[in-house]
Amino acid sequence: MDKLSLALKSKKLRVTQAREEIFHLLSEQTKSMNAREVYKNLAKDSQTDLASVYRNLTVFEELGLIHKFPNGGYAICEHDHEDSHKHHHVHIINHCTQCGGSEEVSNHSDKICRLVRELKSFTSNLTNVQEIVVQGVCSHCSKWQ
Amino acid sequence: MDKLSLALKSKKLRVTQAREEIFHLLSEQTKSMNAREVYKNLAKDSQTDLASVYRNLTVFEELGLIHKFPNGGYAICEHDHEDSHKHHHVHIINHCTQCGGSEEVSNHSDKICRLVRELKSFTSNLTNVQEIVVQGVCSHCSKWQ
DNA sequence: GTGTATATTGCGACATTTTTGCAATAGTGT
DNA sequence: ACACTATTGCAAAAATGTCGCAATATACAC
Repeated sequence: MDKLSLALKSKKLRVTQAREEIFHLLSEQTKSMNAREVYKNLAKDSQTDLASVYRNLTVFEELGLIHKFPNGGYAICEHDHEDSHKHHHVHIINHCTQCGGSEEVSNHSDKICRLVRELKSFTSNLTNVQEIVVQGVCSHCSKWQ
Repeated sequence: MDKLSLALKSKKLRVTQAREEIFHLLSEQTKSMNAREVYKNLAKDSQTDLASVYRNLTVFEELGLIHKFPNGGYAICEHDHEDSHKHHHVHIINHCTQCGGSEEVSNHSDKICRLVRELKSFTSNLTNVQEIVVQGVCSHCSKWQ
């Protein structure tokens, strides 16, 4: 039995097609997605409604299966690898100084871990690093420079 | 002349009542506020419209007077963003997950330099790191944990 | 001060995003 | 296969954010 089904059944919630679609979609992402992005990326023939996407993202979050970021994005929680470092799913968001857009910097988890340790060394109370926002030039704009 | 007036005049923008109200309100906050919160906390007899709050928060952000957080909150930037020294002054801002307040992490420039190099190693186009926003627990809240 | 140019405003209308009520549907355990 | 009810799609409503425009307020020159 997969992680989703286990978590749902443990709370007497049902394993539905909408939930499997949404969770599976999130599972194959490297970036976080907000509700609308999830909805738009469902299979063309999916019957799942946007309202159900919102409701189920909330359910998944309450189950601890996904994390909601301050910018409204959601991503699968991958606590499996390292229990001691359960907050290493850090998102690095680059706000482009050229076009004003923002994109997520691909998460090289080993490097991210080192970065977070570095950050934490600056202050004792920085306990939960979730998101790092930097300003640079996005990949699209850099192609035209 | 105060910081707001200076910044506005340097860009040939006008010092208006709405701008002074909004900036003054933000100045006395320890927490970040979003546009709606700013609007609701203006003086009861203020004529300032919500649309003007949105517009002026954007203006302030473009002037580098305030910072916009990924969750839509705004807070005064405590330290100057002098154009000539941008690359030397990286600000690390900690957005508290407990109280919503924000504080600047003290800048240990040698550590910051290492951190920026680390960040840049993630992507070739992250050329201009100005500000790093993280989420943690602020120094005030951590005293009561 | 007075006058002029125009950036800014409040207002209403519109667009977008998120939530909710409800009857129909689809999982679940027996 | 049945009954129970959590869940869904849909539509409507709330909440949030944006825009156009005529009226106004600000800055500046004289």
